[in-house]
Formats: sequence, C-alpha cells, structure tokens
Amino acid sequence: MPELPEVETVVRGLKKHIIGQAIKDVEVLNKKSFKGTKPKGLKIKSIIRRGKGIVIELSKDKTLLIHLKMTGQLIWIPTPLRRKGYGGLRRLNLGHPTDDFNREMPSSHTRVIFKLPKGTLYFNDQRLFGWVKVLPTKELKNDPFIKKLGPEALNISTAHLLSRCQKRPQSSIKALLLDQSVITGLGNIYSDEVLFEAGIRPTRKGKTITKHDIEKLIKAIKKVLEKGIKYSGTSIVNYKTPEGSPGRMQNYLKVYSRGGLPCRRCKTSITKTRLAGRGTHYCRICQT
DNA sequence: TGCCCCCTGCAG
DNA sequence: CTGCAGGGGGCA
Repeated sequence: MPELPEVETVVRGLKKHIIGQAIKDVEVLNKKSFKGTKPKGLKIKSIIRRGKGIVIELSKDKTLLIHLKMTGQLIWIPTPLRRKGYGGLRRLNLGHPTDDFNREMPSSHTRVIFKLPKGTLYFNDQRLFGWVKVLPTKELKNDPFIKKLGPEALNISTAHLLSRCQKRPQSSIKALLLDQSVITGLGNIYSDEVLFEAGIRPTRKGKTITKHDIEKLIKAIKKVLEKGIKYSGTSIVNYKTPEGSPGRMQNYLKVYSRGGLPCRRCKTSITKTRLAGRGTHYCRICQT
C-alpha cells in the first residue's frame, strides 16, 4: 500500500498525537508482526520517515522500526475525553473522523496494539507482510532494511540517478525506480505516475536514459510526490491516515489503475502491461 | 536481475 | 475458480 506520500502522511499524523508519551502497554496479537522486546514504559522521543519505513526513537536508546508493506495501517484512537456531569461519563469527541474506527478497533486485522496515556495506536495489517521491530538505536544503521536504502526520492541528485541507470543498462527504468537501493520512496503507483509526468516509457532500458531524461524525471518525482503528500496519499483499498480518513490522491492519478481508460492528456487508451513483476500503466503516445 | 514467495481477500 | 493487489527478501 503505502509509498512515500502515504508514509509521510502517517508520520506527520503520528507526530501530532503520540510524541512525548510513555508507552503503557504493548499487546501482540500476531507474533509474525512483532520482533524484539515490548517497549513497555519507554517514552516516544521522535518520529521520522526513512523511505517507506517509519523510525520512532524511544527512551533508553531503543528504536521502533515499522514497515507497513502492502496493507499496513497505523490508526490512532484518542482516549475519549470524559467529564463528570449529567449523572455519568460523557464522550466529547463526537464528529471526529475516527468515530467509525472507535467501533471497529481492534479489527480482525489488528496485529499489535500500543496503549498510551492519551489513546491507543493500532497496527493493522491484512496480509501480514508488514512488521514492527524494536532494536537498540545504535543498531538501526545496521538493520537489513535500513542498510539497503539509497538516497531519498525527494532529495536525489541527477548525477546519482544517471550513474545508477548507466550501471544497470539492461534494467527497465521502471525497475530502477522501484529499486529502493537506487532511489528510496517510490512504489508501483508513483513510479507509473512519475514516468507519465516525465513522458518516459516504463520499458525504456537504463542505457537509453539521458541526462535530460533524468532531469525530467527528478522534476516529475518532486511534482508527483509533493502532490501525493498534499492530498494525504492514495487510497485504493487499505490505506488510511492515522485519523482513519482515506487519502485523496487516487482522484488525481493520470495512469495508475486506468488501463483501457482515455489518457487524460491525449485521450488514447492507457496501456496496462506487466513489467518488473508489477502491473504497469502508461500512455503509448505521451510516453516515448 | 528477474522470478517466486510471504499472506489475505476481492473482483471477474 | 484464477488472477491480482500499494513491498521487498531470497534465490537462481
């Protein structure tokens, strides 16, 4: 599910809700989803995104590393504010977008629950590909996931991307953009969108990519990812912000999931094919 | 460097 | 029923 704009949205949302709190309790509903020792009693110091990963720094030199993979969600349910009066306790957050989730959490897909003083954080993951792990902060840089990451998509240089294309002359540009060691943060949706924006066919080989192409790509990457962040990400099936709302970027996609539909630019039917093991969408006229 | 696989669920 | 789904690790 989540690519850079979705993970960035989740991180920004979590920052608003959980920073500074000490974890009261951790409940693991599925062993596969959680690795390490439960960080009970530790305080949440900072939250950052690294590629599609979420890095939460805790007290006692521990770090919580989370990957949502395809279907992961982090949903924050604030503890209902209560006050005395009218003979009982009363919820004050009526109308909050998480109200639906108040009824649904934990869901059948909830795998880990973090209980905090001000609310509860649910890690949900339908397909069980995602994970939460606790490790000593000094070992973060040696974590196999972190170790493989290349430069951030929003901060990559022309020289780096060009040299990686030249070093993999036979790879398709799409496979290169999906490879997190080449560039970190793009996934299947945004790769297709970026290539459309840059006017480059996903099937083009690395060796055919010129410096001019790279410049177009980098501009397209910034434009598309920033738009994705602006609209709080793309919700196709599972993705939700921590507040439980869907993103809105799905309304602005130009090619992804639009196979057979008219190109928004030239009206030609969008081609859907399979490339680098993933569904791939492009316009045969606008992209060369 | 491309495939299969980890899983669950949904559309066709 | 088969095929496919936003990711990425491990294997030729």
